[in-house]
This record gives sequence, C-alpha cells and structure tokens, in this order.
Amino acid sequence: MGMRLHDTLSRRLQPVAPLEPGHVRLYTCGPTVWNRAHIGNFRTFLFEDVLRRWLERRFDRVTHVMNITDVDDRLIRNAGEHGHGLADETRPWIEGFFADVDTLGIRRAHHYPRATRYIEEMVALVERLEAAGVTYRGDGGIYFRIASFPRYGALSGIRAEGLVAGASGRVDADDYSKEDARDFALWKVVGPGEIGWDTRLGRGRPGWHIECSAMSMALLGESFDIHCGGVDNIFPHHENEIAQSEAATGRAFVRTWCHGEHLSVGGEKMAKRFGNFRTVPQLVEAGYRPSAIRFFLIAGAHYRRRLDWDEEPLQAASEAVQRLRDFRDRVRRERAGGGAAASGPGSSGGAGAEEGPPSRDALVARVAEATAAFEAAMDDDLNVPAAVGQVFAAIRDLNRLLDAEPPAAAVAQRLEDWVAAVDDVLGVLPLADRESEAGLGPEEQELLDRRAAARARRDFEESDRLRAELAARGVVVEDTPGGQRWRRA
RNA sequence: GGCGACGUAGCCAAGUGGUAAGGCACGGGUCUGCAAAACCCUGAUCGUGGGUUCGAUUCCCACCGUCGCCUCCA
Repeated sequence: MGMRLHDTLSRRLQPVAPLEPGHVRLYTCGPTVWNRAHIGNFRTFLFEDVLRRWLERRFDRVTHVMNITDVDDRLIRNAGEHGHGLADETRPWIEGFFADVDTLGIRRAHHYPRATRYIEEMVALVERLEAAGVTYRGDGGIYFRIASFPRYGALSGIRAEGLVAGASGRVDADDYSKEDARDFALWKVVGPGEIGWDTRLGRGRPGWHIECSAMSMALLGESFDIHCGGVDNIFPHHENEIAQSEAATGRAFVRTWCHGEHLSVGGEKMAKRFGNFRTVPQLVEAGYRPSAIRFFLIAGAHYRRRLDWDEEPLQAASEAVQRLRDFRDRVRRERAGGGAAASGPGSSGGAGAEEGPPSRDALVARVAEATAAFEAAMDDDLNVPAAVGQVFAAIRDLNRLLDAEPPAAAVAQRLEDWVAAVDDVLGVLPLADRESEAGLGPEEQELLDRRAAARARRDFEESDRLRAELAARGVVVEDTPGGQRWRRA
C-alpha cells in the first residue's frame, strides 16, 4: 500500500505517483519577507518539512522548491519609509527566516528562488498569456481575464456570484479598476520614481501570483507533482496560479494540491493583523524549547485540522519529547553496555540473529509491528498524530519487555535504529539534544562529584541537598544502579 | 449574503457501521534510602434532537456552538 495525500482540487485522497517515477517534485509557498515569520507560518512550513521527509523515505529523490517573495506592496512601502532599497529591506527578514528554519530543524529546500531574480521568467510568462489572448491592459497594469478560463474556481469552490468585493475587509476594492472583480493583476505599472523594473512589458513590477507560476515552472517543469501552502492560499493565490499557468501552457499545472490548516490562538487565526502572533525568537527567549514547539506544531493535530496554541498542550509536547528521548537513551545504554547482558540467556549462545529467548523475539516482533503501524499512518495522508500514537504505544510495550530482560546487543541495535528511523521523520531529537548540549559548568561538575562522594559514604542528607542545589541550576540528577545520570531540565 | 470546516475523558488528540489509539495532567501502587525514570491500576458511550440500520461516535437531516475563506494573509 502506497502513500496517499488529500488533494484540495479533487477533495479526495490521491496516491502519490510522481510524473517521473521515483522522483517527486515539490513546491511549497514560502514567506513574504516583509516581517518576521510567525509560528503560524511555521506550522505550515513544518507540515511541509514532515511531508518532504516522508517523501524522501518513500521515494528515491525529492526536489523541493520554496519561493521567497521579496517584492510586494508592503515591502515597497516599507523600503520607501526607511529610505533604502528593496534588498536592504528584505535582507534582515530573510536572515531571520533561515535562522528560524534552523532553530526548528527544518530541512532546507533545494531551491529558494526569490521573486526579484525571476523577473525575466515572469515577463515571458505574461507575454505567453498575452499571446494566448487571456489578458487585457488597464490603467494599473496587465490583468488576467478570468472569464477566459472556464475552470476558474475549481480549487476553492468559489464562484462569481458568491464574491462580495471587499468582504474580507483586507483590501480596498477601490484600488482596482478591472473588468471583473475576480480578475487579477499579472503586471503592475509603476511610476518613474517608484521601485520597479524596466521590461518589455514596460516599467512595472510583478503581481503576486505570477511569481509562483514562473518560478515553479522554471525549476520543476510545466507540470509537477505536489504544491503546498496554507489554506489561506487556496483562494485567490493558488486558484490564480492554476488559471495563469494552465492558460499559458495548456497543460495540467499540478497533480496534487496540499494545504495545511491554520494555527489559532484562543480559537482565532494567528495573524499579523490580529496582533496575536508569536515568533520563534520570542518563544525561545521566553524559555520554550524548539523541540517542544516543533513537536507540538507537527503532532499536536493532523495537518488539516486547526490547532490552537496553548500552554498545556505545549507542555504535554515537551514531556512527550522527553519520553521519546529517555527511551532513545535507554536503548543506547542497553546497546553500549551489551556486556551487561552477557549473563542473560539471550547471549549464552553467542551472537547471531537466528534463535533467541522469548523476550528477544517479542522485542523484535514489537518493533516490526510498530514500524508497520507508523508507516501506515504516515502513508495515510501524513497522519502524524496517529503515527506518534503508535510510537508511544510501542515504547510502553518495549519498556516492559526491557524491564523483564536485557536485550542482546543486536536487538538493542535494532531498537536504536527504530528510534532513529522514527525521528528521521519527526526531527525532534536533534533539537532536544542541542538544547541540553550545554555541558556542566565547573561548579556544577563539582556539585555532582561531591554528591557522588556523599552517596559513596551513604550520606543521603548531603546527597539530597546537593541534588536540590543542582536542580535549582536546571540540572536533573537521577540515580541508577550504575551511578548518577544527569540531564538539563 | 455565498462556500467550507470543526465540536471525542481535566487538557491535546487518533479513529472505526459492531460498544473508543496515544500524549499530558490527577489519584493509587511496584521499584528506590528518598526521588527520578520505568512499569501496573483507575477515567469518556464520542455537542443536542431526530432518522436510516439488526446495530452509529462513525451515514442522513435539523438545531446549538466555534471557526475559516470570499483578491496579494501560511
């Protein structure tokens, strides 16, 4: 059974079958760099990251393109106010974006095309559309005539009758002088003093939608496999992309459209204009762990369900990551300390993976079961919450089996590989490790040493006092048969 | 006004026409010098009212509630 994804256009699950067998071409709408991206934006980018990771597991090759919109009305306005050029305006936001991408452990796309570097491609595309006779020139620029594209509205389900100009309150309808309210600008005319490009179309700058069509087709071809974004991109952005792309090429633009739901706060969409947004650096500064933020955003709910940003679930996410990490660490110790298992019945016959005691077979069988369940959940429209549920159910069973009997080294290795495979998709463990990477300071090390000495002479009063002192410094100490073990709280 | 989505234990959440995964929190217990970790035990009949069905949380209808999109917002 292969992987399936929900396609917004057909509103059904569709098998992922790349146009070029084994090679998936993926385009995800990236940020407009006029401001710091917030975690609502990152919920979408994280869903796309998990999608990309799973595609890489399932197919030989994935080519991932994410655009960076570095020209739009707000950017031009801000650049003007700040008295510098577009590049100076966008640079800090682009840098901030990539800093956050790294903080959250998002795999870098293979290409990050910027709109300002694809002006020629956009001009060429507009020319193709003009040649196809689906455009007209108005006061403000060149527009796409929706009436010339019968399939318009198929993606969003929005028809002309339902449109109420300015209903969203976000755009001043008077700004547009068009034949039809649905028509959209391909190219906007700008005056001599304004930011713009001198092109065959005249001096101007591109409309928003044209960049994604031009850049995706330039890097992935006129037809490609998967195009993602947030649900708010369905209309008008993606609807318009389909119209202009297919009107130009006469070919199907995208096989599968995937859209991630919003992150909300107190039930309302997180958005810049509501002022209810948080950014990654803000959260990190406030003490939130990137591993917990990542886990919450990818596993807090299925990507097509709304997710509400809230304290309690976030704390739960943090604890869940810790549980996964504790299990990973336990398995590592079991594997590394394989000698400890030498007295167990499992290793009396030497190495080899053929025969083993019941518990060992049970461990192997349970891991195989968990692997299959995890894969099935991921294949089923990227059901991360279900997949994660399978992982934790398995961890409980595996812990019980491990409690009963130490595993043979080969089995421990298998468990470790399993955790690694799971986290290759979830991507939270490297973040958690990074968070606690800060080693012990000299003072902390001394406290730990003194505690070990106190324990050696069974001075538990002193031992407990030192444990509390370390805890106050954010170092959690646990006692095990093998001695103390510490980790960052 | 148009289109659409959601409502599952204290919180988050998966899910199926045949009586509901998982995480967190809470309580009890085993282990531990005490803890921690781990394990065990304890909790929901799935917004409300109808309907279809042998049987619905899962299908249909209505209602209540919450929310999203309706031209440059992920």
